[in-house]
This record gives sequence, structure tokens and C-alpha cells, in this order.
Amino acid sequence: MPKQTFFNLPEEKKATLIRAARKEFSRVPLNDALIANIVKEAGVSRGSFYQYFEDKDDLYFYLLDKNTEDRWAVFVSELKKHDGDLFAAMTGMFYSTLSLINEKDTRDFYSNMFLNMNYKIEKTFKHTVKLEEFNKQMSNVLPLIQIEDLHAANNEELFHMLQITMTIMIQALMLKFAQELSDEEVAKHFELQLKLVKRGFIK
Amino acid sequence: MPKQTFFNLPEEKKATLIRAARKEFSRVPLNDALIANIVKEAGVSRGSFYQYFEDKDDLYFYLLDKNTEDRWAVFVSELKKHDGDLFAAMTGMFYSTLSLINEKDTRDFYSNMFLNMNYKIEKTFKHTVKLEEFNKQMSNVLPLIQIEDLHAANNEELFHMLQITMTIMIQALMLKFAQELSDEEVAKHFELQLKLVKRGFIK
DNA sequence: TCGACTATATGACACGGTGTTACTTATTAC
DNA sequence: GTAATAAGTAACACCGTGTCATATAGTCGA
Repeated sequence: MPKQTFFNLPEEKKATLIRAARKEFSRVPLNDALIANIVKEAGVSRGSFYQYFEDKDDLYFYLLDKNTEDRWAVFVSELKKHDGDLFAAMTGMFYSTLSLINEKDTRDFYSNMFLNMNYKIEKTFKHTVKLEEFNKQMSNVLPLIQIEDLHAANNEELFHMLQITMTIMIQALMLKFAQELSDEEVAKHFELQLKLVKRGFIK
Repeated sequence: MPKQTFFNLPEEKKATLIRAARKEFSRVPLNDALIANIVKEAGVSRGSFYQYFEDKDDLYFYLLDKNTEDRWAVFVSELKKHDGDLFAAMTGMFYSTLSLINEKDTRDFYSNMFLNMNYKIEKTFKHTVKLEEFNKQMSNVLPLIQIEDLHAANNEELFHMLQITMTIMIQALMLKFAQELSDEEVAKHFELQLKLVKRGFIK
């Protein structure tokens, strides 16, 4: 998390910093990003940077979290839209993410993210966690899911189904960037894999 | 790929280099590994390193490839052992990998690998690839799989089933290191997820 | 046995990025 | 208005990278 000093900054300065960081993290993945470029672009001194953030990672994960925290909201809204159909909701989330990715000023950022997605990044992106925390987090979502349609004996199995479908989605998006697939190709890939697991999730 | 110069080296010197590299990549993940440490440990000059390898990544992926190329062989042998049962074979491969991971002198290397697994590493580890290449690579394996048991209409669906089960395995192993799970916990996780997708893969 | 060519080995070096620190400037509070 | 606290800065020490000029060893035809 950024330091308090950062949050105390006037909105405009914060925005400038964030814009500069996004630009750098769009240019290259986290490991290759240079603090030097960010401070230059934002027009602040190097010393200031370290008064706002612990290091590069601190800033990156703050950004990532900001940019993905609404993924969960999308999922919930899709779930409502499709009367609790888990697969329809995940599909909706997939296409929503796909179009987000295609926006000119987000594409490179996501490209670098997906191609260098490790456990920590995946965890942040999934915005989800251990089984113990799952029930708490999901308390307002669980009732939305049409569990009668699912071959899930309990919450634990439901949790794993969510994990698997989420992973299928992420893997598909990774593939898009890795092999520069078209939306159609990656959608076909995603829908097929979803269909395959679905056959088993459905009673 | 390492340069020819490296392959021309006497076996013993190659082994020393590899041992030194493994040590460094066990200490820290790829990004934090220092060439300085490797050359120091191996007792060669910095200049020599660059005559053997393009850079750090070159050496790392060579090592990784060497260490994972027998994963495929394990899979094939498991497939034979279980009369073509895809799930039994994958489970066998899982436990085989698990015990490999638990060996004292491989654990840290794999820990760093799994926790920093990005697309390129995953691809190398999976030792598998695009659909087009799949049929060629699998030509000697496909006949082994009891496809009658599977709910797969064609090779493409079979390919995706393999991808999904492989991913489930990898994710489980990642989780082991990330949350420091016991073998029992991670096995439970893996087996449950496999069970869930299995319900659908089986006619 | 020589010399010439080729392969291998080396450490010094220029370059560039990081994170810190001593110091300056701005803001707040009384 | 001054003291205390917060924010901003540039210079610096440190360290790792990749390269290069040079040295050494090995090979082979004459």
C-alpha cells in the first residue's frame, strides 16, 4: 500500500502520478519498469517517489487493485442479470473483460499483466482468496447463485467451481496475448473449455 | 538456448555451472537471481558466462527445460500403467511431481518457479503447446488414452481436457507453495477439483 | 617445429538504475 | 511570528549488467 503521504496529495497530483505509472507499466512489464521513467513523466523528484511508495511493486499492486476491483462488481451484476446462472455470469464477465482489454489505453497494460501473471498478480486479479474467507466474501453473492442447477454438494465445491471457471477465463486471456489470438478465437477457446467443465457441474 | 561454446565444455565443467545455477535459482526467483553469484559459485569469470549464455533467462529456461522434460515421460508411463485412464494418469503425475518437489535439493527451485510462474514458464513446464502441434506431439500418446470413457467428441476436445487437468495440477502446486499447504491439503484440493471436472468429462 | 588460425578465458570498464540521506521549502498550529 | 511537522529535492554511494581488448590454449597443415 502507498504511504499516507501519497493519499494526502491533492487529487490532481495523485492522478498525474497514476497516469505516469500506467504509462510505464503499459510500456513494459513490472520487472522492466523503471522508477526513473515514472518520476520523469510525472515531473516529480526521485526522492518524492520514495515518500509516496515503498517501491515499484507497491505502486504496481495499488494500480492493479484499483483496476481490477470492479471485476467482482461486474460478476455480481452479471449474476443478477442471468438469474444466478454461474456460467452465463462468467461468460458475461469474460466478454466484459475482453472489451476492456481491447480499449486502446488499457490494452498494453493488460498485455503486460497477463503475460507476466504470477501467483501474486493472479491472486490480486481474481480478488479472491482462501476458502475460509470465501464464505464471508461471498455472503452477499451466494444467494444469487442458482445452486439447484449445479452439481455442488456444498459451499466448498461451489468455491472450487468458481476457482476453476475463473482460471479458465484467465488462461484464455493469457493465451490471447501470448499467441495474439483474435477475440473470436479466444472466445471459442473459452466457451469450449467452459462447456467441457459445465457438463460435469450441471446435474 | 545456450551457445555452442557451452555445449563444447567438458562434462564436469558443464555440471559445475549447472549446479551453481541451480543453487542461485533456488535461493531466489529468476528476477532476483544474480549472474555474479553464479559465476562466483562456479568459479568462472563473468566474461565466460556471456560466452556460454545469452543472459540469465537463457540459462534459466535451459535448466527448467532439462528439469521438466521428463514430466511428459512420467505422464506417458502413468497412462500405460492405468490402461489409458486420463485422470488416473494425471493423478499419478501429480503425486510424482509432489514427491519430486519434496526432495530437499529441488524444493526451493520449484518453490521459486511456481510462485513466479508466468506464461513462458508455464508453457515450458507444461511442455505443450498449440492445438496444431498437439496432434503431432500426441500421435504416440493418443492411442493410449481410453477415449471411450471420455465425453470428448474429437481431438480438439481431448486437447482442452488435457489442458484443463494440467492447469488444475499446476494451480494446486502453486497453491501449495503460496499458502504452504501440506501434501494432504493440496492433494485434497487437487483431487476435489479433478473430481468436479471429471463428472463432466465422463460420459 | 613452426606459425597461423580459431576457440576459449578473463577482468576491467562504462553505463545505468536503486534507494538513501542531508538539506530545503511549504504548511499548519498556537 | 515562530516552532513543529510534512513534503520536496538533488546528489550520492552502491551494485549489477553486458561488453571489449587482450591473453591464453588448442588445432592443424606445411
